[in-house]
Amino acid sequence: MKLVKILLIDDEPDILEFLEYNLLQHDFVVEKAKNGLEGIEKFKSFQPDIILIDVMMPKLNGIETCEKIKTLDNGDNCIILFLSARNEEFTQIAAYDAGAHDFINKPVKPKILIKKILAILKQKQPTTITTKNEIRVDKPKHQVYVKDEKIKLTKTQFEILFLLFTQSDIVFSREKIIKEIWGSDYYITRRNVDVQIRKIRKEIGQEKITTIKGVGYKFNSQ
Amino acid sequence: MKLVKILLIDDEPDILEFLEYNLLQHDFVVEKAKNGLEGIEKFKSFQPDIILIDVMMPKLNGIETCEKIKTLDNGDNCIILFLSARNEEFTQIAAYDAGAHDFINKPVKPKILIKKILAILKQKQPTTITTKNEIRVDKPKHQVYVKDEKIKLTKTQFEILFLLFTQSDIVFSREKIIKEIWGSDYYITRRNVDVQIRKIRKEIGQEKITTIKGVGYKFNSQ
DNA sequence: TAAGTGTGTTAATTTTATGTTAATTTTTAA
DNA sequence: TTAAAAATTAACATAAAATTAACACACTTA
Repeated sequence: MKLVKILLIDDEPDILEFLEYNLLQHDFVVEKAKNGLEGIEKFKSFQPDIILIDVMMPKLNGIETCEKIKTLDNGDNCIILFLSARNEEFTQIAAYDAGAHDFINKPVKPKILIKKILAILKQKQPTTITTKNEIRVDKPKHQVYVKDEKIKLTKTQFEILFLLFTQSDIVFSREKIIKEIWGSDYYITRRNVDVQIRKIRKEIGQEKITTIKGVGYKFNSQ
Repeated sequence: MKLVKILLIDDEPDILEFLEYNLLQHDFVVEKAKNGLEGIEKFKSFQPDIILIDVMMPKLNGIETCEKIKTLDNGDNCIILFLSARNEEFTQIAAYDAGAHDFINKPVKPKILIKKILAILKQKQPTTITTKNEIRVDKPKHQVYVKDEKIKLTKTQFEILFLLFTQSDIVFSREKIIKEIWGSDYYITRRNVDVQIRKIRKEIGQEKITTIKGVGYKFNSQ
C-alpha cells in the first residue's frame, strides 16, 4: 500500500508537534513547515497528498499559500485542508475559491481529524462495489467480475485495473501509473506496465482498456 | 456539461424547500425525501451524485440511512453530506464511519453550502473541458467531440488541435507550432504540419481551421 | 502566359510505440 | 528451505503513427 504524505504548515511549533504526533500514530508520512514560503518549498520536494495549513500566519497567509500551490505542478492533485480558529464566512468563501477542500476547526480534535482524513482518502478511492462496462470491482474482497463471472488478478494487476477503473475514460501515462501504484521513488521499467496491462486485458477482455499511442492507457466506461 | 443530481433528505419541509430553492439557483437537479426510508427509495431511482441528509430524523436516522445507502449499488460513488445542528464529537465519528463525506452546520448558510458542493465536485472531477464552435476538447480523457460525437485523433494531432483551440482565432505559424509541439531543438519539415492539419480537418471539419496564406493556421472560435 | 510561391492532398517511407512471448529475478507461501 | 507464483526485464515482431516526398492546383506577378 502506497503511503499517504501529509504536509503541515503552521507558525506555532506546538501545533505542528501535536498534529505530527497524532498523524504518525496512523502511518502517515509527515513533513512540517513553519510558514507559507517554507510550505511552498516543502511542497515541491515532498509532493504531499494532503496539506493541513493554518489560515492565520504572518507573511504569506494560508489562503495566499493555497493559491500559490494550486498553480504549481501537481498542485491540483493535492488536497488542502484549512485549520481555522474562527468560522468567519468571509474567510471560508475565499478559501474555497483558492481551492480548499475543507475546513477543520481549532482546537483540533485528533479523532475528528483522523476520521476526516480517512474519509477524504476513501472518497478519493471508492471502496466498495461498482459496475462499469460489464466489469464489477469489489475492493475489500479484492475481486473482479466480468458479467458476474469471477476472474483472477494478481495484486499489481488488481491495483492497476482499480486505478484506471475508478477514473474511467481518463488516460493514464505509464509514468503516472507507476507513480500511483509503486510510488514516486520506486524505479521500474515503463514496459512493465505494458505486460501487466496485457495480462489484465487477457482476463477482462481486450477492448475494455484502450491504448492511446504515445500517451497511455484508459479504461472505457462503455 | 453533465448535470449534477442532489437528493435532499430531511423531515422538516421548510428546510427541504429552503435547500431546494438555493440549489436550483445553481442548476442542480434536486429531489426531496422526507425520511430515511423514502430517501433510500429515491436513491435507487434517482441515482444522485450528492446527498444532503439530516442527522436527526424519526424512524431511520441519518447515519443509519447513510449506512444502508453505502451498501447499495453505486452507493459508494455518491457523496453524502450531513446536516447537523450540533457538533457532537460522537455523532461526527459515527457519521464518518458510516461513509460520510463531510458535515454542514445548521443553520445552513447558502453561500457556504454552494461553495462546499462546488469544491467537492471540482475534487471529484478534475477534468478540464471546453467547448468552442461545436468542438469539445477533454484533455485528461484525450478526447475530442464534434457535436457530442467522439472522434479519433493521434497524440500529435490532439496536441496541435489543443494548441490552436485553447488560443482560438490566433494565427500560429508553422514554425511556432513546431516549436510548441516538438520543441525548439527538434528539426522537422514545415510541410509535416500541413499533413497533420489536413488530418485534423478531416476529422473535425474543414472550416474549423482556417489557413492564412503565407502566415499560418488558426482555429475559429465560431 | 509562364514562372514562382504556397498550400492541399495522396502515397511512400521511416520511425516509434506497443503487443507479445519468453527468460530471469524476486516474492510469497508451504 | 524449497517450490510455486508473481513481478520484472529483455527481446523480437508488428501495427500505427510520424515524416517526407511528390504531384496537383490556385493564385500572384511580371
